Amino acid sequence: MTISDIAKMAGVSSSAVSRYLNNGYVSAKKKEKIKAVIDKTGYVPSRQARMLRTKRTKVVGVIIPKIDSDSISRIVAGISEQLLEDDYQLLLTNTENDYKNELKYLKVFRQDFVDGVILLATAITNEHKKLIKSLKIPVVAIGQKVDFISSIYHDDYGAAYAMTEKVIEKGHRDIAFIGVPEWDVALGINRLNGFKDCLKDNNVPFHPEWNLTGMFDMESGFDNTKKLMEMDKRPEAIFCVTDTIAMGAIHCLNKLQIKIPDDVAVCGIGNGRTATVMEPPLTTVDYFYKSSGIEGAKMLLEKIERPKSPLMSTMLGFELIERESL
Amino acid sequence: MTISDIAKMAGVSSSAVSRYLNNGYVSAKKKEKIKAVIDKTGYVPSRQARMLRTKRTKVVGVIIPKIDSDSISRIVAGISEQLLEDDYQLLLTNTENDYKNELKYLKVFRQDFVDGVILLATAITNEHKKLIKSLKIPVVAIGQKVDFISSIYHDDYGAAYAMTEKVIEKGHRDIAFIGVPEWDVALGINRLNGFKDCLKDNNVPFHPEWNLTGMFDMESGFDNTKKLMEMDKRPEAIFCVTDTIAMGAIHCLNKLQIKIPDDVAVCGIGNGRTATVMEPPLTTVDYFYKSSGIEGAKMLLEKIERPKSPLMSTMLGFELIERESL
DNA sequence: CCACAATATGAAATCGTTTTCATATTCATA
DNA sequence: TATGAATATGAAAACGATTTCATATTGTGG
Repeated sequence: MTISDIAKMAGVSSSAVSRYLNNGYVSAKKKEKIKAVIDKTGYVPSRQARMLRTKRTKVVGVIIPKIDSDSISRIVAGISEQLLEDDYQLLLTNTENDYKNELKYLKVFRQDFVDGVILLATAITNEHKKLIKSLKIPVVAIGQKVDFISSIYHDDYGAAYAMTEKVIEKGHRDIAFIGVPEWDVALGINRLNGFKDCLKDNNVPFHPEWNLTGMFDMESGFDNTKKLMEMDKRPEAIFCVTDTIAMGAIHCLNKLQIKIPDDVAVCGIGNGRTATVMEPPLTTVDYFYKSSGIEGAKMLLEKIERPKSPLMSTMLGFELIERESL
Repeated sequence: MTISDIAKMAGVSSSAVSRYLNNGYVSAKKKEKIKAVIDKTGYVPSRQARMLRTKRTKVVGVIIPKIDSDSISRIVAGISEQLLEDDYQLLLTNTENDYKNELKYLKVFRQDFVDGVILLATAITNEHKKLIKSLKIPVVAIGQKVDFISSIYHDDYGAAYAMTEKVIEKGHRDIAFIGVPEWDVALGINRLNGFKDCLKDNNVPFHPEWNLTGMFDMESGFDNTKKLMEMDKRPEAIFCVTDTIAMGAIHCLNKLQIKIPDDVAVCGIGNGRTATVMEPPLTTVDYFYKSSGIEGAKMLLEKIERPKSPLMSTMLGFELIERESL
């Protein structure tokens, strides 16, 4: 079934059918005829032919480092929801945390296969920058503030600051920090700075020997907590830069029979779905991940529809969620 | 940059360039020339034009009920990994647990936009069947055994049976079951049957009043456990049909200060990532979700390459993981 | 009722590939 | 060295839509 088959059956030209499909000038009489034929045949225009001609695919590429992560899957859920609404489709590419794959997919997208790209990157290198600038399609970043493209990100500094304030408020002064490498600016630098600045503003000493760094997984939380607990002087509270790390930390403390929060308090950031069922439930901050996905998608779609629309960055707020681990 | 630009620059016909790109007959001399021009210009053939001509997109559609779920995101991770390897791309559609969206996406895919579909459905209705049969592209199901298409699924019956055996082995005879509705055949029927049959084979009574049903979330685990604990006679063990439910159950018992596993034992199925950090760590069965994603993708790709290849169903095994909740 | 804009129409060009077709050249084998 | 198969080549058709172009018809305000 092609457009000209339909045209023939309806006794009109294929231009007329095309115009019918795209709301162009068609007389009421013809509209009716065409509609009848299409209804009868169940004709659906070929997407590829349309793509070739219009240069638009109605597909958005999404590059993520890892699908099986709580925060990322929630962001993707948000993106997906918004795209569904606007009749776009979601092409997912998973870099498996491999930085090279990120560049690879950006290159794939350089070919005109998607109308825009959403990048959930942990680090934006110069290579990224060059590549992105070479794309003819809009790119939006989620989770990191990027200066040369529109982005939507979380108030990492503010959240860490607020959480630290809460820790201090609870009476703790010996506070350890389990973080991640600096190449992840949002988590590795901004959150750490929020923590440090808050300590300083409250005249609470910062202990470099309690400032540990690891990967993004539960093991890091477990291992680093163990390290902390083996030290001559133990901290009274552990600030974990993510919930995943905090979950590892809590598990470790439980195993060592150290009471939470009485002996050692723990907090995280991100409000992972399972944070509530930890023993004790984890005090953390909620980041509205799904919303950031929705907003990111909206931002991109706007950029696709109106390429001239200005670059912008939106920072999403957060909400401190007090449970029992602090 | 089009293929004929390249052809002109290399002093050959566009057919030659096309053949070069598709490993057709091209003399060594021309190959060299063409390669030089392509390298210099960075030419990449238009995907849409190629699609239009070849009727193949190198894209696989994946329909999932929900992205932010542990098991599903792991399956998707597996699919993604395999597709990456074979140079296919992944078009993700999220039905948000809405059955109508599932049908809607199948219809979208009926248009020739993807080369194949992987369906992670919880229930296959007659409507599904009809729609799937009307597709001209192969469909593979993951997670449920489906008789009219290739599928890859887990040994739900066997896993539940084995786990129940383990529960009995631990000396429990009063065993409750928190399940899900029957429209999910794998979880709602097969696992329940494995449980029941094992009880029968071991002469352990089945208590209908302890057989509760809820949704797939932690709340169901929490609420139903609470219900069980408020009964006149409490069970000694709770068999949760998923880890998510088990996590809710453990949380509830902890809150009620009921000792696990001494007062009440708990087990789940699925080996969710966070099962290990529960207090106590959850005894469960591992399902190799990622592998099922990989195998499912392989199955589909095979079907795409060789449409005549036979229908087949693969059942993946499981591994019982003993931790401390049982 | 004239002029000019808005609406309506189909033929043909176009998007950028792959594939078919017709033909030419090379290669191996009898 | 004759012959058929394998290799090589470019012109042109094909894929299935949208868009341009040229032209016809209708509507509207003065």
